[in-house]
Formats: sequence, structure tokens, C-alpha cells
Amino acid sequence: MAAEQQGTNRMEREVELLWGLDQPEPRRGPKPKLSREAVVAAAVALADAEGLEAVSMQRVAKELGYTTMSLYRYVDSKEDMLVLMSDAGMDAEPPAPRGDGDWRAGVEEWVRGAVDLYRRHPWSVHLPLSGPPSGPNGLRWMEAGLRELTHSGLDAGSALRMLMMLSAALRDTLRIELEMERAARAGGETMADTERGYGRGLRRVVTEEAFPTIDLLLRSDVFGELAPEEYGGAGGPADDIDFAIRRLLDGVEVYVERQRAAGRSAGKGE
Amino acid sequence: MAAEQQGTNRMEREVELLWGLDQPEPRRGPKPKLSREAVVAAAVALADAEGLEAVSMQRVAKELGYTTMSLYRYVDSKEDMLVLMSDAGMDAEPPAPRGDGDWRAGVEEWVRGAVDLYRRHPWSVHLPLSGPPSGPNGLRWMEAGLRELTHSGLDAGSALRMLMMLSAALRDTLRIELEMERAARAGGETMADTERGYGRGLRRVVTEEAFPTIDLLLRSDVFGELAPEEYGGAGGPADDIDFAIRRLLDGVEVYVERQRAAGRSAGKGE
DNA sequence: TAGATCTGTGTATTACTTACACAGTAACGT
DNA sequence: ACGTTACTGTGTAAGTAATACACAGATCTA
Repeated sequence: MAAEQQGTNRMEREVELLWGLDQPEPRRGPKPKLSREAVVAAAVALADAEGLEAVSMQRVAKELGYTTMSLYRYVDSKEDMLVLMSDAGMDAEPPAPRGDGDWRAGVEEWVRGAVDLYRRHPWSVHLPLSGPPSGPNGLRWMEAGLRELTHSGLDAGSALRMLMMLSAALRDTLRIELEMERAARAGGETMADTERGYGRGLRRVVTEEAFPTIDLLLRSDVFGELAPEEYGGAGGPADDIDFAIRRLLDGVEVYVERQRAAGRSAGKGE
Repeated sequence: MAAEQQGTNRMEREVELLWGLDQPEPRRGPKPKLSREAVVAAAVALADAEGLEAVSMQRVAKELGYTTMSLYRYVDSKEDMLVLMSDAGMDAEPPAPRGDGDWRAGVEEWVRGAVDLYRRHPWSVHLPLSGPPSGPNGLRWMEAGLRELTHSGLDAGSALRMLMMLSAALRDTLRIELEMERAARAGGETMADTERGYGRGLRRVVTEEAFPTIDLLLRSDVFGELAPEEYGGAGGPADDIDFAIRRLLDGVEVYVERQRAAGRSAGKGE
């Protein structure tokens, strides 16, 4: 820890942390019995099993069979540990490049992969993180997403902007969905129950005058108060995301076509 | 507090909380000197001034000139207080309906309004919240967004899905941006510094073989390592969001046209 | 083998949420 | 008017958390 790095900048320091560039290997003293990876792995396992709020330094240490303070030999602070967890949680290979040129399918595959990742580590959407991906895993996923998006004909800069929006939308959508699932489970309800409860709650405060469109939604039973018990099928959250993403990809398509039609001379203006 | 409500459901209880439906007015005893609104307002003011991490029950109480425990007469838990803050923070009227039928301008106006809201209360993106809007302010914004989106010709259900994606994307994008701004300020850097630091950090770990597209981005100086000091102009975050949103709206447009062309008989399938 | 360096531990500090009992106050029923 | 009841804000204490600091012992270097 506390290396001789001159990483002036916060982002630069984060890169160093995530790539282990700040760990000078010790030349003397006892062999370390733990490692940064072991600590982070234990934290990830704990978060997987009991959620992010179970992850305290004391608890992680106990899980490893060491004292609380021993962790601080491997990690400067809990905050750093969380940063490391964020990259460690992206522990799956992003989809490989496709043979055909179907970039839309490529992007959708990427999205499915990302959703799987979040579902595997639901705590990761709650990390108090603050920046674009910097770690090895994060950059791998970023690279894969950019690759698919540029195949649409988008220039790299625009692809980056679309990917940022897409990731943001995914992450926050899943945050809400996963949190609702957890709350439902905790209360012994099904997700359909929860959704119905939302509808029932809204009905008590939504009037046609004040909220005409929401009122319309309630009348058309969008929140499934009258729906059967099954959940996750058509109309489930996965479908919701898919629909919105398809519109986004439509938009990319017409943009690229329009650019191409304009003889790619007009620059990047709308 | 602890009303006689039978709100079985978590979402239902949240609606009750946010609309004050759970507060039976006391018939005896001393007049309450505080109120739920006062507590929440103090918490919001504190968060505005010093960030969400400064908001502890002790600190809010001190700000009000009361003891910590007095707050619990007005709020069941800190978690409830945060939920109340989330709605209280949306303290601006959403844009009014436009005269002309320009739904795209309407949506973009809505987005600008939402961004202003987040900028005014930067802490709100860090609230550990978990669900669609339920409070008076949240529903007002939701209604306004749905109104604009349905003007595109989208049915209410699809408009809801698009709005969810849009809000999610906005929220998470701003979360990252605001957090980077804060970190930059805290470290005495400018945002341009931070962005440059990101680029510099990436350069240390990104190879053309492993990350060809990211490498391309670095070569084209997307992260402004060579750029002048000004920030927030063209290429700034606001522009990034705008670009992505315009693609999204393009997508909505072609979808609506396609539906219309299909004689609106084929239902909601792609 | 002496000295420098590193590890894991124990202890203490500070801050946080919240349960609980209590003293005082205002309205209600008689 | 007056006791009863319901409610207020307070004080105290329990339990958990992050982490600074000093130390005993281990291991390498000279």
C-alpha cells in the first residue's frame, strides 16, 4: 500500500489500484498470508451471499479467519475495497465478436451478458461508484460494447456516448428491479404482489384531473393488479428493457444512414 | 407514526408515507414543535450544503436545535427519512405542456428540467432508492414525461417503458458526472484535469491488441488530454446526453411511423 | 548475527442508528 | 375543576461500524 506512486489524479490512482500497479512487493518481513485478491474475493462472496450491507471489514475478516485490522495491510480503506469489488464482480467474459455483421444482435447479446452479470452480483448496482470503467474486467466489457456499436457504422466517439447511455440505463433499471425483487422476497411477497401494491397505492392518490396519463395507465391495468400470478413473461422487466433498447438501436440506425446519405461531409452535427 | 394502516405491501406503505397518509393527527399532549416536513426540509438543506454523507440523524437534529431522538417522533427510521427526501428533492415544477405539437422539444425540455433538478440536489442520485416514483413530486414529473412521450403517438404503456429507460439513463449518467465533479473539486482539480487523468491512466494499461477500440479512442484524444482547459462546451457531458437522447427519440419516431404504417393492426410486436 | 522491514494483533477512538424509560404538557371525560 | 390519558422532547445506553496506532514476532539483508 501507500506506494511511491506519484499518481496525481484521482482517476489515475484508480487505474493503478485496479491494475495492482500500486503494490510494491515486499522484500523483507513475514510472507503475507493473505492477498488483495483474497480479500476482495471474500468480500464478493459475502456480498453475493448476504448482500452489500453485510460487507463490513469485520465481517470480511471473520470470513477469512483474520482480525479486522489485518485487511488494512492489503487495502487502504473500505472504499478502495468497494472499488476493487466493482471490477472483480464483472467476472465473466463479454460476448465474443460475431461472424456475421449483425451489430444489432451483437449489442443485444452484450446487453444480455451485462444483465446476467448484474443478476449474478446484485449488490454491484449499489456500489457507490463514480466513474467510467477503469479495471481490467470493466475495460474488457467496454471494449466489447464499443466493438459491437462501431460495427453499426458509428464513429468511436459516438459509440462511446451511446454505450455510456446504454450502461447507465441498464444499471439503474436493474438497480430498481433487483431492489424490488429483494424487498418482495424479504416481505414474503411475489413480484406480482409488489407491482399490484404499487398500483393499489397509486390508485389512492392519483386523480384523473391531476394525473391524466398515469390514470390512464392504471385504468389499463399496466401494473397488473388484475393480472395472473406469473411474472417475468411477456410484459416483465426484461421485455421492458428490450423494448427501449430496440428503439435506441433504431435511432442509431437512422442516424448512421442519415450521416451516410449526407455524404459524410457535414461532420457530426445533427 | 405507526398508524393503524393495514398497508400490507411495501410499495403501498411507501405511497402512504410519501403522501402523509400514515400520520394520524394527535388529539392530546403537547403541540409538536417540529413536523415531518421540517425534519425533511432540514435534511435536504443539509444534504445540499454538505452532501448526503453529512446527513446523520444527529446532525439533522443539531441543525434543528433538537436532540437526535426527537426526530424519531416524526420519522420512523432514517431510511424513511431518505425516502421522503427523495420526493422532497424534486422541488420544481416539471415543464408545462407546450402549445405546439413538438413532442421532441417537449421531451428534451423535460430532460433539461430533470437535469437541473439533479444539479440542484446532487445528493439525490446517491439515495439508495428502490422503486418507481410514488410521491407527489415524483408523480408530477412522471405525468409530465408521459404526457410529452404520448404526444409522439406512443401508447401509454410504451411511453412508460421509454420514460423508465430515459430516467434511468439520466440518473445514472448524472450520478457519475456529479461524482466526478465532486471528486475533482475535493482534489482541487478541474474536470478537464480529471478527464485527462483518466486518459493518462488508461494509456498505461490499454494496448492496441487487447483493447483496439479503446486504443482508437485514446489516439483520437477523446478524453481531452491535449484539449484546452475549457469544459462544459461542445463535447461536454451535457452534449453527450443530448446526443444519446436524440438517437432515442429518433428511434421512437420510426417506431411510431412503422406502427402507423402497419395500419395499427399488428398490435405491439416488433 | 544485528538491523531493517514487514506481518498480523490488540486496543482505543469516534461516529452512527435506534431501543427504552422518563418527566413534563395538553386535551378529554367526569 | 381535576384526574386520566396521550403525547412531547430528553437522556442514557446498547450495539455496530471504520480506522488510527503501537506492538510482538517473523524474515530478509548486510
